Amino acid sequence: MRKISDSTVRRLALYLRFLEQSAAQNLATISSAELAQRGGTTSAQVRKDLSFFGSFGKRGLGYSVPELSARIREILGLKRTHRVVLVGAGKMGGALLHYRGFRQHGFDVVAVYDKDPKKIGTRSNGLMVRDVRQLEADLRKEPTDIAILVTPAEAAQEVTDRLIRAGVKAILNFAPVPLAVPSDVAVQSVNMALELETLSYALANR
Amino acid sequence: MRKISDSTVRRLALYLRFLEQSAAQNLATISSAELAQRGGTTSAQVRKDLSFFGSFGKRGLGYSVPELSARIREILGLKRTHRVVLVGAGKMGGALLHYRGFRQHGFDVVAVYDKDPKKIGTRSNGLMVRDVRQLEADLRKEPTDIAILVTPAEAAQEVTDRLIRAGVKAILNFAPVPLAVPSDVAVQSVNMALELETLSYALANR
DNA sequence: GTTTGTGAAACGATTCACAGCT
DNA sequence: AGCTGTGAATCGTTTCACAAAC
Repeated sequence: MRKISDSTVRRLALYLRFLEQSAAQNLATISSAELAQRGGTTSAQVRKDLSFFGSFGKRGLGYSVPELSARIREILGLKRTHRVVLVGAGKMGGALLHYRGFRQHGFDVVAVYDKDPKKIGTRSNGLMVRDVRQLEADLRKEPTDIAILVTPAEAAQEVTDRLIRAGVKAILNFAPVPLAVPSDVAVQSVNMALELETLSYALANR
Repeated sequence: MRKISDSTVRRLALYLRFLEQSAAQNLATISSAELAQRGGTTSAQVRKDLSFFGSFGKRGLGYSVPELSARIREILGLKRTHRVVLVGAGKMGGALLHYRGFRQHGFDVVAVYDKDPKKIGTRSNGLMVRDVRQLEADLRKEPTDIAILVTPAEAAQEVTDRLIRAGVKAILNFAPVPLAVPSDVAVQSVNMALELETLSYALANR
C-alpha cells in the first residue's frame, strides 16, 4: 500500500471522533466542509485524506455518517478490540489504567507489569501488578501487540527490548527518552516536558 | 521573526536533551552528526534547524556543548522558570503533579484547581486543591501564562475560556477534545486514545 | 582533513479549481 | 444546484552538495 502520512492518519482518527458524535445526534450525512471545520482543517484536505483509501461520498450530498465511520474504523484497524499491556505501575501508569478512553475506543488493558517487588502483587483497577520478568512467558500464552510504556527513563530501553522479544509490535511511550526499535515495530512517544517546551517557545516568540 | 516550523522547535528541544546528557559526561563539543544520530534525524537537518537562529558552530570542530545548550535554552525561552497551573485533580492530574520532569525542566506547578467540592481543600504533593472559580482572582494576583488542562472532555472548553479570561497564553491539553482559543493562545494537545489509534493503523498496514 | 552553513534540488503535503455525479 | 474526487499548482520541509572556515 502507498505510504500514507502520519498527519493523514491522525486526521482520520479525528474525523472518526466527529462522525461518532454526529451519529449520536442521529445525523445521516455530513459534508467534507463540516468534517473539516470540527477538525480545524479544510474541506479539500478532508477529501484528499479520504481519497487515498477510496471514494466514500456521494456528489451533491456528502458522506453517509455510518458508512464513513465504518470505513475509517476499517482503515485504522479498529474493527476489533486490541489487547494492550501496560508496563510501569507508578502514579502515571495507575492513572492511565483508570483512563476510560482506552476501553471506549476498543483498547483493553489486560495486564500491568512492574519490577518493584513492593508493587508486584498489589491490585489496581481490577488488575494485579505482575513481575515484569513474566512478560515473555505471559505473552507467549496470550499474544498482545500493543504496549504502553510508563517506566522511568532509565528502564525504558531495557523494557522495550523485553517487549519486542515478547512479540509486541507497537509501543505508546511515555518515558522521556527515544526508544531504539526494529523497523517493524511502531512507536508513538508522548514527551510531556517537551510539549511544555514547545509552548515556552510559542510564548517567547509572540 | 520568520515562521519556524513546529517540527524544528520540537527537534531543538530534543537536541537540548542530548546536549544536557553530553554536558553531564563533560563533553566539550558535539558535531551535528552526533546530535542527529541521537535524535533520529540527519546532520543536515540539525544544521538547517540551527541556521534559522544563527550560526553557533565552528567549522571543522562542531558545537560547544555549553554554548549551544545556552543558545537553545534562549531560543526556547527556557532561561527562566515558568509558573504553571494545573486544572483537574483527578487521577491523571495527580500523576502529572508528581511528575518530576516538569520541575526538572523549569516548569513549576504552582496551583491545582478542580470544581468537585469533594476534591477542593484536599492536598496533593504539597499543594491544596483550589476551587476552579478562584482561577481568575488568583491569576490576577499572580499572573501565570501556562496551564495544564486535565479535565473530562465535557468541562474542557468551559475551563479553557476561564483560563483565557485569566490571561493564560499557553495550554497543554490532555482532555480528548479540540479546544477553541484565540489566535494569540498556544495549545498543545495530547490525545492518548488517538495515539493508540495511529498505532492500530500501523499494525493493520504492515 | 573535518565539519559547518547554506543555496539549490528534490520531495512531500496542502490548497486550488473544476469536471463529473447525484 | 450542490458536493465530491482529483489532477495541477503552490507551498513548505528535507536532503544534497559544496564552498568556506578551522
